[in-house]
Amino acid sequence: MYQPIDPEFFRQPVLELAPSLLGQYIVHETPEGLAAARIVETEAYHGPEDRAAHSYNNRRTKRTEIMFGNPGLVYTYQMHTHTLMNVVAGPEGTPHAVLIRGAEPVDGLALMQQRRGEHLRIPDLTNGPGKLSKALGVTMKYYGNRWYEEPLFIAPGPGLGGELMTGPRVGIGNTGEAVHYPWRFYEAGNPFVSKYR
DNA sequence: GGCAAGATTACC
DNA sequence: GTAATCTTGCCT
Repeated sequence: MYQPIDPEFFRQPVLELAPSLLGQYIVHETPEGLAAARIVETEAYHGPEDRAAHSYNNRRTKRTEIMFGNPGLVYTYQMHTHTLMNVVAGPEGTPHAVLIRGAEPVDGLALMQQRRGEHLRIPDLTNGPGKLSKALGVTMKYYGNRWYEEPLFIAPGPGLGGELMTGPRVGIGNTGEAVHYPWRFYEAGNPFVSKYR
């Protein structure tokens, strides 16, 4: 049904990988069933030179360690009570990553509703990074996994359904110059794109 | 709009 | 020890 994408896909600069991920599927297979969504919003984090990145100035900790590894690795981390998903970009050894912020459900909608809450409006199931992780059933146990291997993987999708938009990233208000970098990528007009607060 | 939840990490 | 963070949901 869904096939993991070629590992070579991830071997590209983070500012190219971030928009390339738009329109691809993110798929999670569990005993409860399969959930899949088409990615409509991402953000690039440019490791060493990006004050908003966890890996700014090559900061290497137990948490950021994974970003120094191969492109295509799964970088998950906890933000307060939520799990956020990142894709490690190339080249190997540079701590660059793409945050997946929003996606449109295409399979397993009932399962996502079960995980998120039955009476939410549909866009609220997955229009934010923490919401998306919960809807797909992604937890910290996937830290260090590969985005091109089951049961959690990226699959080739139909591409963008609207105009590609760029803009400043969300939630990084205190990072000086980096605040203005237009490294957020999303599909114009899509209701599954997250909102500023 | 305010604020708490509560993992990880930096800095005092 | 204290504060900040790539967020969300509930309260007023």
